[in-house]
Amino acid sequence: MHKFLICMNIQELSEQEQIRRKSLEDLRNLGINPYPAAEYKTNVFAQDILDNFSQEKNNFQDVCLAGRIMSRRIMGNASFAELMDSSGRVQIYLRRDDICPGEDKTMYNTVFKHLLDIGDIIGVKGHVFKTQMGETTVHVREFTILCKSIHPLPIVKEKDGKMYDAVTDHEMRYRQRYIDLIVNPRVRDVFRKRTQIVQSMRELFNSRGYLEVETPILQPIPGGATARPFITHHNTLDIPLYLRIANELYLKRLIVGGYEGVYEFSKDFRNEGMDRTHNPEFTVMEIYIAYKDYNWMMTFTEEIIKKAVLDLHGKTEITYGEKVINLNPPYKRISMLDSIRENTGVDIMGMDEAGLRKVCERFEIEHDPTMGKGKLIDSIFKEKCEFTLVQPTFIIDYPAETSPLTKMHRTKPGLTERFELFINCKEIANAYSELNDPIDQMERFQDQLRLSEKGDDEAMFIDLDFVKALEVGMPPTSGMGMGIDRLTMLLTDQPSIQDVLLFPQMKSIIQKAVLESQKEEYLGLGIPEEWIDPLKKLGYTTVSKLKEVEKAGKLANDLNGYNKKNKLGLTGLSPEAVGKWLK
RNA sequence: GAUUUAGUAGCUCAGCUGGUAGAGCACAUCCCUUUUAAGGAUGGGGUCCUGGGUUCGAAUCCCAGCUAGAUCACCA
Repeated sequence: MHKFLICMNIQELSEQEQIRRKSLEDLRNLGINPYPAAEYKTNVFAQDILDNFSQEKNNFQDVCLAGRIMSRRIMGNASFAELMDSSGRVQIYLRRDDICPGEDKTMYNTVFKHLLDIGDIIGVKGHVFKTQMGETTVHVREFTILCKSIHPLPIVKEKDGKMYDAVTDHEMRYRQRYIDLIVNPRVRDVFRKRTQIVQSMRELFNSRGYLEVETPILQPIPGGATARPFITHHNTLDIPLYLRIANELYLKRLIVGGYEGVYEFSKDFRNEGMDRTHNPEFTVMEIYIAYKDYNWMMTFTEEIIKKAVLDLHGKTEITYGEKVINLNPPYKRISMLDSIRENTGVDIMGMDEAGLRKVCERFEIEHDPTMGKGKLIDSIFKEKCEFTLVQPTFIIDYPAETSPLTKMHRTKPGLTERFELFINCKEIANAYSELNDPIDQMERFQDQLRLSEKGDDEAMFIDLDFVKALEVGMPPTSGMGMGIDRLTMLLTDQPSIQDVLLFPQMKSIIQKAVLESQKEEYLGLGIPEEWIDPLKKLGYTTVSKLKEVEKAGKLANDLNGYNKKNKLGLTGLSPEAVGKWLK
């Protein structure tokens, strides 16, 4: 464990932070613990009050709730504030003489009005009423400080759905997600929906009797996909291990083992570029079901998506940005070659590598000599077809070269029984009739090896134990993987994968350790104690840096300037006096 | 990795044809007994991202770096 020494010089805190720390002290001096230990029993949530309070019923007359103060409007002897809990915000109303029925008005005049701030967490007891303006409000008779916040929050105000001063800075939103979640309620909602999506899928799978499993994240061979992995090292075994790029080969081993349906929500890791749709760690749902083929899986995929969107929105039509997308099945099914023909007018059926290169040249699609047939076709498809696939579409029957784990097509030579589901021009799911012929599988792995020798650095690793599992015998199986992050983006209308990951990967900010000389070293040079801090502030954090100073006059000038600017009230320094320090 | 835009108060941003740092909200003090992005008065608060350069003088111009966003490349 590294140990960081953090010097919290009170002068480095902003004025607002200093004031809050002072309030903390004042609370303690009044005998109030700003961080109490005891359980605080609430009996209601804010949203519940807003939804269900009625003046006729006169309900909610003895409520207790807890939350964060999000705004305050303090008047003379009465105040309004907004309290936010996990469900939402409700207005609270405090009157001095309710809070303080006796002579001592400290709890209202001092504690509430002066020592509490926006961001503090309090619990309140009281009854619900409607103000003259018609807003449902909790009339507080007693409040308890549950947590003092000493870091000022951004103030976001809202009227008629319009946000004022909303926190939009991505860096703050992602690095300090806790602040984002506090001040942007819609962000909290996105992550609730993400969990609902996962829950919806899990319910469907469990109702079919499929088994949720966990497979290794640390793998000796990063198989099941083609991507550059993260590598790590196990000390005791003294072997390299990889963070999984996929879990496919493990789930298929479980089908060999006798389960008929297995699935996993799997965090996978790929050591590649980052952009709006890629994060180094991401979540994929993979499911494998015995005795099914990819046709069955297409229908099942439609069912999964339809259930998720209905559970989330209650309808199948969604909007993503400007686009309206209807997720009601059945989805269009078209073979990859037909899709290319529709969009280019060229039939590449049976075309050899040289012919495909000519097609690429004709449409000015980038290609290079390391690319085989499969990759060339893939490039043409990406360039000419993908952008047309806004409404959900199954692209089926992929070339064998880029599908080394897929069963050959039952009737179309050179192609495999594979589909990808595209929605909003993005790949959402990928599925096969799984290759279960061990001899064929071994040959496909060896083809991959040849591709990697040809210079394709994305070719697959060979997993011999997986081949052995196929030798034992895997029933005909269909498997499907679905990108949970991208599906969530789609169903919550978010533009970036970072907006559906609570803690997206960010470049860490390296804080340089600043070497500082001890106070005694400065004193030893004849420097008065009161000038040490200003010197450090001006960058002379070590006495050796002082030795490099050439002009004593300039340093004296800088110090006097600092003194004046910060109103330290120190007696000015002469260049001669400073010159003596430097000798 | 390439191109490009941005980084100024706690937050949102203005200032950028170089000449002493600004606004709104927030904060502090005061007035106000049901207010609504409350109002009024006064006040405090800044390493203008970092480091160089040009200049009498740089938030502003130039170069480099850091961080972030966008586009592209990479990533089936």
